Amino acid sequence: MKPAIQIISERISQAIQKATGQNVPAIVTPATDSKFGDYQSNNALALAKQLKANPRQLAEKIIAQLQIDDICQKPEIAGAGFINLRLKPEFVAKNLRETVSDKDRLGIEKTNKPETVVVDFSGPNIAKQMHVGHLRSTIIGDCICRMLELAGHKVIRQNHIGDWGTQFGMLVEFLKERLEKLFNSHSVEWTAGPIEDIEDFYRQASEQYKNNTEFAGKARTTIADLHSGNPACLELWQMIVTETRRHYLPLYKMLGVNLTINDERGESFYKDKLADVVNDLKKQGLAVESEGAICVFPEGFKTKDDKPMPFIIQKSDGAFLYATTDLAALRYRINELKADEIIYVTDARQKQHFEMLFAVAKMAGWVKDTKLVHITFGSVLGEDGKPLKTRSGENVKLKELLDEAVKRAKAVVQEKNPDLPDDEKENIAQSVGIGAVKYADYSNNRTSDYIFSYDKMLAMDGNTAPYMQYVYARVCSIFKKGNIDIKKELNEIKEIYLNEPAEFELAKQLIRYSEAFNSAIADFKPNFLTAYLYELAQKFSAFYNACPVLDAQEKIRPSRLLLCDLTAKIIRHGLENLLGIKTIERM
RNA sequence: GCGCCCGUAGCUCAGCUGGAUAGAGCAACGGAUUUCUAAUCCGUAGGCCAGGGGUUCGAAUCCCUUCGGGCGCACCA
Repeated sequence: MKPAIQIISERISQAIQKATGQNVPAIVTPATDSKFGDYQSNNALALAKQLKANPRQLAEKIIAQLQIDDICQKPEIAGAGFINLRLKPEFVAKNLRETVSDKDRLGIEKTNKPETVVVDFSGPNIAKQMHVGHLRSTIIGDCICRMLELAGHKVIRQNHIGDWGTQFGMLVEFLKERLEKLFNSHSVEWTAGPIEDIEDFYRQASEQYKNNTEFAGKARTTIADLHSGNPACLELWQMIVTETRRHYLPLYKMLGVNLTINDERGESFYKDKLADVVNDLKKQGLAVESEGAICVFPEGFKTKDDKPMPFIIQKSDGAFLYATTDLAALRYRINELKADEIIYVTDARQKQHFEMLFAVAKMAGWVKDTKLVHITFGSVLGEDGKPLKTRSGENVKLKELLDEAVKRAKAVVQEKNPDLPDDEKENIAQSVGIGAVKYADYSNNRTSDYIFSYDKMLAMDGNTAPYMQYVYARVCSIFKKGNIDIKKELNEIKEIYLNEPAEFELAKQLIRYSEAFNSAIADFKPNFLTAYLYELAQKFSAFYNACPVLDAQEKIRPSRLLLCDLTAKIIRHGLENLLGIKTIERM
């Protein structure tokens, strides 16, 4: 189903073509003020300049050619030459029917050009807990994948976990010493303790590495052993990976993020491809030695000393770096995964790294037609406006942050609705708490930093998850209370009545879901989705207050039930399918 | 020093491919409740869109500049 704005745009374009012979894209936007109608075209103003014509007269000419009476009332010219358009109730009613019968997509169209899109996001580090710094990549990446899939693209999720690096030399060495006996037996059955143990090992190992030269030497040998595939070392390494995975996979589940073990393609996956990357670049004459390191110098990048900036792919000690891994991964995604587009979801601070990565890959001729996109986001700040940290200055653990949100949500449920059964209260607290954290993140502009505040995100009013979930619960409550068989009701519906202003406003918002989706996916901006859903929730609440549903006249009751049903469907679809936030039927 | 991002109501933020009188929410103030969950709704007030210059019919939006803040800039990721 085409969004109304798109149909209108096409009609405007045709009218301009007929009126002026110009072939230009339509400039159609939602009206800036509801008193101007629903949509407006600003083409006459733009064209008038170009054609040196009077904008109002040009608008008249366009309107004379405009065939739109199946959608809108008579167009009006206002101001300097705006063309204002008002949707006809019959058109809205017709769209409403189509949207409600489009059960899975609710009017959202599939792309006519499906592509294979690789999305690289989340990327937790092995041997460490996920912290607040992983939140945005994980949930924004997830939302991007969900949008792309709904649009009909083939999405390949890639969780580029940090499972291979010099730190594993000291960590394995540390474990080796600690578990000497088991290690020597080569039949290790020790399962590592919880993630906190491993983090503790990590701390101790780093300490020793710094202060104990003997240990540091051994660690270097161990990293070489690990890299050369020593089975015992690999076994210990694998244990660390497995244990860390036992930590983050449940977190993804808790967050409602679609990432599984099958989506993992960590740094270690590329370990055998790194030398090849360097050799290829050397062969092409792109990689050269500089101060002992092997570097590529893409054009346009400078260091602080105004010298060309290197993209270092091999350190002077021979080791490879993340730049090397990223190049190998990029090549793999193009050649093996057949990506038409690769999307990297990381914070804005890595912008330059990705610019250089893309530049080098292009210089090497590896990219062909693949579109490379770096989707950035801002930082999560504390109430003091500085990056969110614990009082002792550490990164806030993601698990603790989510647990706290759930705990606070639980307290609210307890207070507002103490009579609910305990397990339901717990379920509500989970949905509301986690939903609040995610929704707060999504509703901020992706590219800006935002201040993390439990109080704000858990507020009952305003653009928050609890408010959205509450509105959903209220709709559900109508159906429950009225014992409504919605399928039967909708089947029997003959005519849709939208006479009350609140009904018409709600109906118009309902048929704009696909429009909101299109603008959200165009720039991967989840806040466009939350803004739409919030506006929908507000319009529903206004309708709810103004228009009784169950007690409505027999004639108009089915129409109102349809509005309720579609509101519930869209809120649920938006929250659950696109944002991965749970809805609850009562709270 | 160079580069990138940002500065919008008291607070938190939208809006930025240029369009009409700059929008929400919170907080403040005033109203609505024999309820379909008031965890709601309706209304009022609140602004030199950091400052200055330019482009033009029109600038929060584009360009230049100043000030203020954040981030990045050779072997960590």
